[in-house]
Amino acid sequence: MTGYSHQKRFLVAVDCIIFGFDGQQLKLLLIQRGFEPEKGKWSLMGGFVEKEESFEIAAGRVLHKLTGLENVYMEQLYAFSDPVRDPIERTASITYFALIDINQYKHQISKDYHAEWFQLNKVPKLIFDHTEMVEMAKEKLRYKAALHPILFELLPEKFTLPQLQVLYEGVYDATFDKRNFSRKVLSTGLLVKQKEKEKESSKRGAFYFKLDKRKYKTKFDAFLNFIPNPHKLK
Amino acid sequence: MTGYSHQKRFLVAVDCIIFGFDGQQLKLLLIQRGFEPEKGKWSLMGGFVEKEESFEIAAGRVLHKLTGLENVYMEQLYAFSDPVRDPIERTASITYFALIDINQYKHQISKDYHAEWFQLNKVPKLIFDHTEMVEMAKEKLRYKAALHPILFELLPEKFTLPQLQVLYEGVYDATFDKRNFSRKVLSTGLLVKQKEKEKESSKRGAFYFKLDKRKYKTKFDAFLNFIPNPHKLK
DNA sequence: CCAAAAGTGTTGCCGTTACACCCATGA
DNA sequence: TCATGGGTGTAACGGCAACACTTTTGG
Repeated sequence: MTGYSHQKRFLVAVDCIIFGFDGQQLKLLLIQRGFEPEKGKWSLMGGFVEKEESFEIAAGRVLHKLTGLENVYMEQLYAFSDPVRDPIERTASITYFALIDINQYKHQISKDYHAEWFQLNKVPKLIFDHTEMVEMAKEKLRYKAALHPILFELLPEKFTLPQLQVLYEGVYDATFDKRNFSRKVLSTGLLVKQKEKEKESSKRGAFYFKLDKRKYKTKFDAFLNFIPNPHKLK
Repeated sequence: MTGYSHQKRFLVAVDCIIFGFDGQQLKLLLIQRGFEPEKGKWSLMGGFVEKEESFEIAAGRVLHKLTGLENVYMEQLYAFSDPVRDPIERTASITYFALIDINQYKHQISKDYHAEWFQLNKVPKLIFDHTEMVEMAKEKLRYKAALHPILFELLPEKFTLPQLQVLYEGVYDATFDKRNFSRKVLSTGLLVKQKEKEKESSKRGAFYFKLDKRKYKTKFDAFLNFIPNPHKLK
């Protein structure tokens, strides 16, 4: 016996919801689909799962193909399985969301896919159920970032407190008091102050911080509490 | 064109991690697998996804077949995809965890599958990667129940505060102060005190409570905070 | 010297914890 | 009447939110 003979077999794809932060705004990387159906329409980057590949490996491969990056934070989001979500042939899609530092991203590679970064509130119409996937990913990002320090995955190695605050404010579409914010993040003990300052965005300059990688790993599951208060939402 | 011609197609199964509460303990429902390979070994209840079925529908069907229940709380857990997780043929497994009131469960149906309830700390060796699935489900249950009132899905319509406390203590393997516990749950406004008492388990009797279903739906995403303090862990 | 952003402390409030006694009842 | 489990109040503490002024420096 070489298989479970009478069962139906399916196509399985992975799709990546790729978030990036450019120092100002949280963005989403989309491509223009290169084959039919829906050729030329905006779409998440995806690909079929190959024969000897786990979904995780497939998602990493797809992400690498578009961005040139490896060792990126990725997390399985959800398995989408509506039998008619792809009109050509039934295809399940296992989605992954990825967080990348936009500055490390290689722009030239993505030209092949006609890729572009979009502001989160300016995402165009997407093919199939990709809009739903993006919405779910945004929600999960907010949920998870309220409890775990994952947003650091979006930042370069050195970053300033004002940059970090802009990022959190972007994710939650809220504004925070900078005194309370800095006290809260510093109280986690995850940040190490550097001697240099970032002098681009202000005259006085803001001190750089680095993540304490050892503590980051051990405290990743320690619950934080970055959920904005309802009355502070913009 | 009737498909994406050169891509590999896979078998896809769903497996259900079924939690139940009997008033005393949180338990897991397992079956003795009825076909090769690993026939007769302990396993999660599962089944192949059929041609026109979404994963959600398939998981519901599988759960119904074993328990006779419908409208059960179910949630997608994770897609497991190691290419060699099933030795006979590559099969991905989309897992769902379910929470049921053990008293509503129809014992006679499950006899066909040689099903049995196991205490969480006495789960036998399981086939394939099912042990890993169970571990992930336990962790997710703890995580989610710390933030959302999902544990009510394990209780009958009417329940007492002592019963509820036993449930939370079982899930977190911790003990709570009953005064603080009752204040906390009542402060959510989700519970409605009944006039009748439950008189089986004590002489004095304990008042029944019901869920306020309207508030349950609207406040489901309001974060609670049932995470036990580290120093209270047994 | 002035505009623009960085940086820093204190106070009040509220939610959480710790803790102990009385109540109702069946046997 | 006594043993068993149910039910309740208060005080201390700690964490969080609100809030405003000083510092630095490039132009």
